[in-house]
Amino acid sequence: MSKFKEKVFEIVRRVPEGKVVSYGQVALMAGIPRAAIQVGWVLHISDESDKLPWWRVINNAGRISTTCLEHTAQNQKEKLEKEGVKVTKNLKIDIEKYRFRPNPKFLQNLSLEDEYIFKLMEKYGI
DNA sequence: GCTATGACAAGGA
DNA sequence: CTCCTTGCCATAG
Repeated sequence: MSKFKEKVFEIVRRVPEGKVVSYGQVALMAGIPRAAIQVGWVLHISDESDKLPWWRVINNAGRISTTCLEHTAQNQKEKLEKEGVKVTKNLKIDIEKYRFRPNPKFLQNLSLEDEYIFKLMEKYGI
């Protein structure tokens, strides 16, 4: 398994209940700032959907964007609402309200370079 | 190593 | 706000 996948798993696995992250945010925390679409790919091919809270990952526009037949958008909506995250009928979410902002220690465990930590602070106010 | 493929992002219309 | 286009980059073939 590639480093990239491992990082994505590590990060998504630690997103707490009732919180969400964007694909781009996960990509940045994985050390590859513009690989947001690959994050979606990792979640898509993952067969560990029971261990991985994939439904807490949405796009930066605050929208559910899965097209996966086994993990539908409606399915994701239900899981999120069960955790207290409000999702409109148009599958939109107030992402800034629920966004997961990891503490410095979390980022240290990922051995993330300062450059990326700075970008996270700049973009998401971590 | 090259091309096609996306559960994306950002900016323009 | 909603589409559309362009840029991105890890994988699959």
